[in-house]
Amino acid sequence: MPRRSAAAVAQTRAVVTEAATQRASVEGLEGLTIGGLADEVEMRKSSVFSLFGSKEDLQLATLGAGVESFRREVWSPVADLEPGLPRLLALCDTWLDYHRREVMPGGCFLTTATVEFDARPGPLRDAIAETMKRWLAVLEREATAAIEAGDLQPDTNAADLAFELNALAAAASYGFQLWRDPEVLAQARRSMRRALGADMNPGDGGTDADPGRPPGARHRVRRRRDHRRGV
Amino acid sequence: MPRRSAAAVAQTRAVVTEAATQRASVEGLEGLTIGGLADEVEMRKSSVFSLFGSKEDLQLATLGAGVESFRREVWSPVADLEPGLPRLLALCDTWLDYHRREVMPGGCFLTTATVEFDARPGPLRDAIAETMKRWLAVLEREATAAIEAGDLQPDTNAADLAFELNALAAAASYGFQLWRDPEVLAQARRSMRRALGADMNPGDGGTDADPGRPPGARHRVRRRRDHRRGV
DNA sequence: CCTTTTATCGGACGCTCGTACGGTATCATC
DNA sequence: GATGATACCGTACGAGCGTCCGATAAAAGG
Repeated sequence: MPRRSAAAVAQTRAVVTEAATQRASVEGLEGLTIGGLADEVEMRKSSVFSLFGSKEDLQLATLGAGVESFRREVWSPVADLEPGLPRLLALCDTWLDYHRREVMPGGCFLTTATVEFDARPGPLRDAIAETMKRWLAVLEREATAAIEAGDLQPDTNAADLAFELNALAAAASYGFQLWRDPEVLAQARRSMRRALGADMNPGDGGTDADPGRPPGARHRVRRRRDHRRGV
Repeated sequence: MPRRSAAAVAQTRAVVTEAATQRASVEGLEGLTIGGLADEVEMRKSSVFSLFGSKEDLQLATLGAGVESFRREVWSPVADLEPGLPRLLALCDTWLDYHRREVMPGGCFLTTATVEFDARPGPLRDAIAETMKRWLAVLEREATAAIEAGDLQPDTNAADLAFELNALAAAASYGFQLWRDPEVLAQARRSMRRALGADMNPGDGGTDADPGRPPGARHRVRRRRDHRRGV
């Protein structure tokens, strides 16, 4: 009794993995249960299982869906902007907004997965490490563009900046979840702006949680020293 | 057949919770199993269970033991230093060293627990939130002392600085675990130094992973702008 | 020395988990 | 419209889980 047209297995899988990302953002990828997931999408346990063949494959597929969601919600809105500082600034806002809107009810899916599997060797950790590496490379590329455009101090370490932005976004996610206080997001936004040397940037429709930012403050490139080897 | 003197229940609990912190840093507090823990400390499942009465109480006790370990390994070594910037700088180093030495085989216990329970209401989350709040308050108090001593820019936002340091330390933990690359720790150290406006501070026995820091570089207080409300 | 307390053990329970396999109704195709 | 493929279901299994309880033996106390 299939309710959908034939060859719809990919679509069914998508339905399941989407529900799984929501669930895993709260309970973790290991906390996923095939039975619970089946209830949520109104299928039988055996059906969901046979869609993936094993729990690990379900987790891998869920990771993929989570990454896709992140790309859609965070990166896509800024993809068309000019590379470099403008896109980086906008990216920080869509990023924090992704947390504020609770697209994932348990906070950033990737952060949860990273901390959950960082010390457990296996295909899951490999996939997560690869994903995080790619994301940090995106941030670094963007930072490099900003440096070359003269929007950041020329001695800025792009990799360090990427590391910082990622650390701040992750902390915003679990801090916001832990205390359910939007001030955490405002805090993260200020810290990101500071890391980007643009902490007095005028309001541009970013996180609503940030109260009373002065509307007319000027943009100002701030100095930022690199880690110098042997200088 | 008790092997220890009477009233040794507290000590036995300590043995179990210590093993539990190690295990939980890898598998998470929810990933703890009473049977597995019993095997590790060479007891029977029913014995371990009766020590705590429920898995949740075991988790709470484990959290307490993890906090105690953190205090012992990270805070104690710097407790006698002068409050303010000197202690903050030393603290960052013991903190990162705590990760590098892998005192917890799965990385920072508190970070793991935070991300695991940030979206799951209950006694565990409450206890974790309280713990994190206290730790951030310690960092903020230290930052405030540094500001009042004139070692940081007077308009530094102490709470933001505490948030940043904590975010960087956490990212160092899971990044180091994920890639098993000490460069992550060096990256975190540079970022922490930068956040503290002391990114050219001379080497002081901190993380070994940081290569080639210039030995004679000068300390220099860096400018750092606060978030200004309506100025 | 006998009794009470205490710490641990052995065994069992009900439940949920991932996994497996055969059945069944629908769809695509000739 | 018979046939084969497809997507889902029903049921079952063995293992592992947290939890409970009665037994047991060492320690403590009189």
